[in-house]
Amino acid sequence: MSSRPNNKREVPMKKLMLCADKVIDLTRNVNHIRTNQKVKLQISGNLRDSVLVRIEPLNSPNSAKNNEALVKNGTAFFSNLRFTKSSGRGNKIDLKIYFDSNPDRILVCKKFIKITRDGPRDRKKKMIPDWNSIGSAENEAASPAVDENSAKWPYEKYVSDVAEFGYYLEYYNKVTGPLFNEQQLKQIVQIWFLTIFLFFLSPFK
DNA sequence: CTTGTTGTGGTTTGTCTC
DNA sequence: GAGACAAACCACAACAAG
Repeated sequence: MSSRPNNKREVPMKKLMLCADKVIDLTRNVNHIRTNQKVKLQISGNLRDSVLVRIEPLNSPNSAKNNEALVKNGTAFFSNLRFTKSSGRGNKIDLKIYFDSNPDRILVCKKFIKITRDGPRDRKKKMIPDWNSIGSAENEAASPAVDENSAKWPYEKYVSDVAEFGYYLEYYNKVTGPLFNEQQLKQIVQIWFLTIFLFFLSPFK
């Protein structure tokens, strides 16, 4: 068994925003965790202080721990949320959010996160060695080990940032009125798609 | 020392391609 | 249907914190 790094892998905080009766996930790039792994979750929006917020997976109730929080300064913060059941191969859980207010409110966040026993893992090394590369420093330099996650990261983060910008734009358009006219919005969308298309052609993807 | 968390190898299962 | 590959589960070792 190889030695293990000291730095623990902490899941980035999940952020949900309530917009009317919709739940907007601002952190869709955080989409896979291990069962019983600690997750921080922040739910913000038009919430009254001191309201109790309880969350649980829609399909497997009672499989969440530390799943209650009080609203403070308009935000409910779950600092040690854990899910004990996996969501199944390729599936994500739907999150039910229960507000203990008067009247009670229940909202659902679709496809909140994927939960497996292992969580996200690097691809396994092949058991059959590549004899051409053994003991060859030249080969190692020519084809350095690529961390799949870090290679994928810039694109996923970019898409996530664009999505986040879109959500905020929609929110502010509702709250403060349109920030852009139709022609300007069309131009923005065209630039998004052009940039993503160019990214696919670039050597960085 | 005990308990909880995290990383990893072995194995099984699902999906895709031919 | 067979084979390849990815994604998942299981078990266990290594580490950190109390």
